[in-house]
Amino acid sequence: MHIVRRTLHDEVAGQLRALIISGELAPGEKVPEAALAERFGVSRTPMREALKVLAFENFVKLLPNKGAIVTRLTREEIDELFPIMGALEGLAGELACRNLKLKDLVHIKRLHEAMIQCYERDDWPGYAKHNRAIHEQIFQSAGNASLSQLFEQLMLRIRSVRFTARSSPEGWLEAIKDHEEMIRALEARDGSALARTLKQHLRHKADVVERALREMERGIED
Amino acid sequence: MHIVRRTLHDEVAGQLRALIISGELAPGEKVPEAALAERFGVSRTPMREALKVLAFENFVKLLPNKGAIVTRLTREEIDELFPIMGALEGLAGELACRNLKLKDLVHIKRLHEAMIQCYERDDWPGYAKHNRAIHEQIFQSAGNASLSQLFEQLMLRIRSVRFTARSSPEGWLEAIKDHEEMIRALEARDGSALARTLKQHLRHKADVVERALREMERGIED
DNA sequence: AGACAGCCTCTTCCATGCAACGAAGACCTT
DNA sequence: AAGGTCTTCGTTGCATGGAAGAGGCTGTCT
Repeated sequence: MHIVRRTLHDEVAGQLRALIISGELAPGEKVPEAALAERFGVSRTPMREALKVLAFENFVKLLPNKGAIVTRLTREEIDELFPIMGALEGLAGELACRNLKLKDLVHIKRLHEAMIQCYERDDWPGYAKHNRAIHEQIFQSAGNASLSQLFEQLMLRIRSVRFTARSSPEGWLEAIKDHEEMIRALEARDGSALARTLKQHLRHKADVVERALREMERGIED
Repeated sequence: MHIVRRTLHDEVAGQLRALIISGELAPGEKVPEAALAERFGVSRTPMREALKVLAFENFVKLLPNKGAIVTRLTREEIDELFPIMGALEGLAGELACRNLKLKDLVHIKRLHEAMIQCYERDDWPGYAKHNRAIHEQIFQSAGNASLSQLFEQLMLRIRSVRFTARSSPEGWLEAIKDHEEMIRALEARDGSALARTLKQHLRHKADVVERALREMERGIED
């Protein structure tokens, strides 16, 4: 992204998204356009345009004549989204196996090893970073830009809950095992095995998130 | 959808989408906001808001300070989209196999038979209608609203080319065979077989579309 | 006291106005 | 005559104003 954003609504959309993802704007909360416009130092027009976009991205819900509220992610929706992401990442895996360059494989293996080291050092942020890098590389190697974009879009939708969900120790170990299976499948260029593993990996992640969510719900209980 | 749309921008967005899908606004063409706003009898504001949404839906591209142009679907993009839709419909098939009610299976089989009859009568519109209904029913039975919505969204993006692409006789026959395999897999509740068949079906469709597109390009050649 | 109606205020929604960026044409220069 | 530059027009982008809907408040009636 070496192109600076010059349109205000686009910029505002990005800021708003960040606000929502960070949780500063809580789910269910109203999004007053005037107040936020003033906060960003822009008029209400680009703000409204940004809201339309965020509505399509499912970050906010637009109630006609009643303004926008931050969408509250239900457990049902999460349960729906994870299989979708599993299918998409599975596809990415299959494609990646077909196109994978040796260079990329080496790169992934290096990332994997770095990630393992983070795991052993109990360095969660580092782990998460490398984890993310590996998955990104798989999509990269898949060579399907639309697929990457779509996945990214869905990722954003659940990012808020993903942040809150820290793996349990067992869950973490499970994730590591998944990753080792992935590496094996990649080396063997076994697309369907990789797809299977990735789907399973996503299912595990879904379990983690769901458990975290359940606890949150128990805590808040609205 | 028994809720009438009351917001102008939403209405305008729908109209614009229709205009683009129908081809009245040709790919690559500029979308003058003032002229279209006048045509719809609204001011430029809701028009602009609609354009932002359509931009996110990939119907138009927004060039800052230069307005919007209708996105031209490249062959590369189509080649990217079909595998994605294949993966999603495959997932739908797997889920549907798990949840399928007998009633729904009967319904699908009835649709299938009606479709076959249309085929034998060489009734393409009828065939297409029933075809669509079957696929919709599969998504319905999958019971994953987000999945249906996402698929629908992608479907819209390629609808323009799908309209233009009429199957060749062989392609049509191939599609029929795919459908019969689908029915068998559904009856056997064999999720992975159904998924495989659906993916294959999508690949076949992709071939048809690609061939049509190739011919179009040869014809126009810009 | 509770409930309904009417009013008032706040917010959203759409229209219009003004500034700025882009593109095309005319003019000047070489 | 050709190329470049300046100007001008058209369009986009953002701000603001006016109208209408929504929710709350108060006052009155039952």
